[in-house]
Amino acid sequence: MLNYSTSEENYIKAIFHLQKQDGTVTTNELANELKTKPASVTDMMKKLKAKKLLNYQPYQGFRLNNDGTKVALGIIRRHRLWEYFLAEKLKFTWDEVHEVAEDLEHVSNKKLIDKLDEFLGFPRTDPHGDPIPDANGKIEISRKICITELPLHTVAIVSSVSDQSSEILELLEHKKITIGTKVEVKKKFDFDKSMEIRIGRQPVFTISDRLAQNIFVQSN
Amino acid sequence: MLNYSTSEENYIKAIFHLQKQDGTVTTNELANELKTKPASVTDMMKKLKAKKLLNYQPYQGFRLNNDGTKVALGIIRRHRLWEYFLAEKLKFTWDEVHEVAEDLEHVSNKKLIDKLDEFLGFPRTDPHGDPIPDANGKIEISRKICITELPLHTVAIVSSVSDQSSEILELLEHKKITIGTKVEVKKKFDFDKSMEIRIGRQPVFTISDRLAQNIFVQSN
DNA sequence: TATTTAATTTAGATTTATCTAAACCTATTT
DNA sequence: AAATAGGTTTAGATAAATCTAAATTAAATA
Repeated sequence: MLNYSTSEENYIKAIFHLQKQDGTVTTNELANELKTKPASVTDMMKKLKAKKLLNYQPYQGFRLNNDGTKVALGIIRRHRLWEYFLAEKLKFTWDEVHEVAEDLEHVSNKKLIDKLDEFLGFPRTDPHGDPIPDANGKIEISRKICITELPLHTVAIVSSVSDQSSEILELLEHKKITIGTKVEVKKKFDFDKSMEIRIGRQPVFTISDRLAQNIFVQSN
Repeated sequence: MLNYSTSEENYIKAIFHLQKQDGTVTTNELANELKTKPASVTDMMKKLKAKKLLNYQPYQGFRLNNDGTKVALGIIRRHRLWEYFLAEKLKFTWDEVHEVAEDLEHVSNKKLIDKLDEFLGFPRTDPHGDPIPDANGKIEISRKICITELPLHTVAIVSSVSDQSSEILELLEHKKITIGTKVEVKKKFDFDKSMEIRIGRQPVFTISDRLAQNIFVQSN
């Protein structure tokens, strides 16, 4: 497996996250995501195309090919394993792990990562509930849906939270909404889109639409 | 604390290791150590001087000042903590840790390193027996001497090994010479400078001068 | 279909870290 | 003191990653 620069890796990872399913990614989307300028994106797309990691025709957007996807999954594997390590072993809080993992993920020594994986007991998800690709790049396709889409009276498992600010963390901790706990929607109010939910064995309580938008569950 | 590029950090670390005690470091020494060219060294020295990390007058060699030394100790702290982590937790062998730590050491998040230190139980030396600076940059001055300098019949502790090749590792493992074990020199032969030593509770045996040159002990 | 707008690409410049080759110092030797 | 040999620095180039500003293209609108 070849090595890629930190910058190339950041582009590859961002494309992976943006392209989702069938769509292609545009120059502006990517520039926005990476806080850089469209011209810089075009330059890098030429480079990654030359390295045969993506499909790209000028003005037509781009999309990782098989090789590019493999590289992306390697980066994501490293990122999520480090996140797990930071939260589980070093006792970082949930909202702190992402930033540190952004740096650690670029240390790309296969043996290091595979041994880390083993040391951690081959965790299947990171602290935000996102699946960790295995050593071969296989990743579980998560059946995650937003809790706003969960039908009434259907039990599901809280699996991740999209926002990663410390503000949301504070609120989730206070309400004891943690990844892995069971949840059921008891009632939805059309007026403000708030909902009443039951988490674990707690009594039913209300959450705002704003919060609900950020909670994802595994319906199985 | 400011941040420095990977390249700057490598120069700072190399100067720290080369300058030892009173001496200054020369352009060629550093170029050789870093496998780069003298011209590149001069460029970087100007840069580090501008950043007030070292004393440097053209043609007169250079030496880290107080601030530069602090930066160097921070890098060495990170390096050695990661080495300890790799050996102790991920079960890397002795000769493998250095290379991986060379990459990890450049992730400079103070909280990460301090939490790693705590997780590891505040180890005082890395797997090669070299002391780990604490969070304030304090480092134990080790009374390490080469085993060739140890007087006869004086018990000391094997504290480090300078060569880090897998060849020496193989030999040391075979002879059961590990860091932390007691050692005593029983006899020295002038002819080939070989010596008879006792390690731990093993019977006395002979080691070559070549090997002895690489074994360091703490005489206390 | 021609025009306009917005997105995208190109051209040319900048910064960092590196290099080679030439110029320049320092110190030793004659 | 002059010559010379080595080490060191300068000058000028290159590659990677970025930027601004200008040119270009695609798509939407009139």
